[in-house]
Amino acid sequence: MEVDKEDPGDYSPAVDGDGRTFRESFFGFKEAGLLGELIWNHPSPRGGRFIDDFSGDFHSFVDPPTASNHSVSSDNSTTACNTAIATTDPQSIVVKKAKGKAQKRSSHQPRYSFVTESQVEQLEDGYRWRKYGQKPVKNSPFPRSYFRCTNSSCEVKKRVERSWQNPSLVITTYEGRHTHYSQPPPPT
DNA sequence: CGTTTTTGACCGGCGC
DNA sequence: GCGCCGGTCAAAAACG
Repeated sequence: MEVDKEDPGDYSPAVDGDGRTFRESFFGFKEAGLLGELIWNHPSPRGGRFIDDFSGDFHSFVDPPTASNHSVSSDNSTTACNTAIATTDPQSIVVKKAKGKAQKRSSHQPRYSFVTESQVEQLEDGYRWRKYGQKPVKNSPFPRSYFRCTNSSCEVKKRVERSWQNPSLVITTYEGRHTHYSQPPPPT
């Protein structure tokens, strides 16, 4: 289906008014952003290798070929990966800015997506999350999980799913901003 | 025993 | 108006 019919032009560079990257702002504070950075670069099985910011046409990752007319060569499963890496240029990193005019959708907060290579889907990002839903993705063998920040009145949401093309890639999407510092979960 | 996960039900938007 | 679909709720199970 038309996953997101929002105007393709409704994107913005990944830097907000304060000069923070969206990665930082989505994690609330720069400290938290640094924490996430450290974790992402850490190749432990609990974390995952950070591949790239990926907030633009990330549906080429998500949408199965039947629902997406992106010309994806079936024998080249790295097409999407190349696409993601191609956006490494900070200027080309875009984030959906579902604000502005038509807010027809149920008041979408700003989103931020990125791709990691990981075996586990629960990536350690410095925040505690409570899972509140899981739905199968149409025409995809992998489900999509929905999380919410466990902190008091923080309503940041997060969704996690695997690439239908490359099962080793995990796509994480944050929605909204944290209103607090990160609270790393206690070491198990 | 408090918190989190699981899982089907439910809901609102949208296309037909 | 109906049905599909993505997203959320909530009750009960699972977990520590």
